[in-house]
Amino acid sequence: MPLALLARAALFSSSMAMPTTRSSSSRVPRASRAELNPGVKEVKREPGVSFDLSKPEAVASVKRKNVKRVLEVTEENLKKEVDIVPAIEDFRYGKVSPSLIRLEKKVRASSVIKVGAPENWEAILTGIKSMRLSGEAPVDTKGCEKAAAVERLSEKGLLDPDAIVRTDEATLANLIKPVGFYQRKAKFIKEASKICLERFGGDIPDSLNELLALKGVGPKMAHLVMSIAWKNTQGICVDTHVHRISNRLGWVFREGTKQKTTTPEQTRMSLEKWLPKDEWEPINPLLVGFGQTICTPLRPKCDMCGINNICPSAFKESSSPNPKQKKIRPS
DNA sequence: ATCCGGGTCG
DNA sequence: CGACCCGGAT
Repeated sequence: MPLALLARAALFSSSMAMPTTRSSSSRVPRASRAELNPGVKEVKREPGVSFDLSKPEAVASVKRKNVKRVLEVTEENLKKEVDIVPAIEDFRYGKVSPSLIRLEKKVRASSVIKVGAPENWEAILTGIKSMRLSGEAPVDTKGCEKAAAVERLSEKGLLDPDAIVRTDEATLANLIKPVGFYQRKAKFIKEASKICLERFGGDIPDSLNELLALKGVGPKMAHLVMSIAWKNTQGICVDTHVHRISNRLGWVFREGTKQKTTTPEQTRMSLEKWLPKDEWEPINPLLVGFGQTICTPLRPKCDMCGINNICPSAFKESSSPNPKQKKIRPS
């Protein structure tokens, strides 16, 4: 099964399409955070505290009331019950449907936070989750199985390594034309399929390093695939949205400085230092959708943003950039 | 009409 | 850091 995912992954590594999981089967048993991150100091918080809803940071806490119930959430309901915000787990791939969202309030273990985390990060996440509930971001509806290129491959039975290696590159390339860089990707997919057949029994490798060894698979896709295909999150999948938004929020810094990060890998490492591991996987679809709709690369819609009161970058770049005077270079 | 962005490789 | 491609924004 995960092979199809790899093909898709390779295909879409630089497009907006994102893989979605079909089954939400069992989860990998998780170790305690202390075990996972030895050396990271932890602080206990008192549960069951109530807060003023008018304050953004309170919203997160109210959400944590340990009420267990199942409800249907519509946009209308949302307005009535500010209280209904899904746990971040519910933003895992495929779990958020566009108009109607089923969610289960869970008893969460978010009473433990790491030292070094930005003060308001939980409130920020909660605010973003609220904005994401409409499910109108492309990432919610244009999952990879709906993408034209994948459908075309699928019709030809080409989501399969044996079939792929027997197909010539030009044919492959033509089929995946809808995606960018299709010629390179056709080549990569063929090469990867061959390796998968020879060394991994026709499946994709299940380790980060083996994935990274495949041409065309970089950190972003490798971490995504480990999370989604193997349900074994090894790191945060940092794409351009996670990178940009993390910096706008002041969540990440270059090692030993308080400067913004300049590469996705810096962002990943910086984020992983404080973001609880439970959130590593869902943070990607959450921020991607947010980045596609509100916190856009240029002219972010800060006036539409529910956390513009606590975002350090709010309205900082909303106005059209001062048309810097064109430098006329003396010839 | 042009330009820019995006993940990865070389 | 350019090349790969094309969609989308300007």
